[in-house]
Amino acid sequence: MADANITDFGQMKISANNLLQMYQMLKARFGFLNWWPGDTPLEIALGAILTQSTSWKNVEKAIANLKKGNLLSVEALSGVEPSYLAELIRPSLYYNQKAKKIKGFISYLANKYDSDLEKMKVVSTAVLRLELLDLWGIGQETADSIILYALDKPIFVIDAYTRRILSRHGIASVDDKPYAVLQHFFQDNIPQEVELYKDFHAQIVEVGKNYCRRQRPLCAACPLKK
DNA sequence: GGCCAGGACACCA
DNA sequence: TGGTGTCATGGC
Repeated sequence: MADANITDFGQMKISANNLLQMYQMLKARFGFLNWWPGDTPLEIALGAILTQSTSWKNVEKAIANLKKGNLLSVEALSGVEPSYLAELIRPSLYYNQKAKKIKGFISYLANKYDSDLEKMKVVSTAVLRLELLDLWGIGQETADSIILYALDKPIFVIDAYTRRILSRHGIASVDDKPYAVLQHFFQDNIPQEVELYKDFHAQIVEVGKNYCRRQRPLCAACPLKK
């Protein structure tokens, strides 16, 4: 469907050539973002599951409950009842499903990597991605978030904000570009650096939260317009 | 009081 | 394979 407003937000045409310029503009506006919040790789990985279609504020409440219950370890989460886990992560929305997802991920970690996320780091990104995608409830964005932010391996995360921003700047409509196409658009045109990938995605989420929500009253102030 | 948030899956035609 | 429904809290 044609979007008559796209031109309003298309003053900066994002292309392969100026992706880095886009990043610099965002970084100039928001500064280097210390992302993703989390004290340990496990906490970051759990956050990736808990934040599925959920605001981070609600995720924080769920993680705080897990901390309070001393459940932020593979061993503890292995032994916890799914129903109790669901109760603790209740603020994060879809808590029954997410409890099942966490249990599945924890079981995978325990069985395949001896409960040690560090052991995952020596495995290739491609293999890890396939393994994670094979788990119930882990899709492309969640898998890539775990790989990038918890395992410090360079892979670019595409989320709803990325799609929306690219759409509103005239690069891709929201629905017609597969995840992999958008991911390669970034990965093929910026240096393959973990910290850059992390911060670029963080900047996109930040501009998305502040200027590029579904309802668009704030789009006119978007730093990418200038 | 309604909308929507850092998704993913099941089901159906 | 693509569209639609389901999950189901809390902040704004």
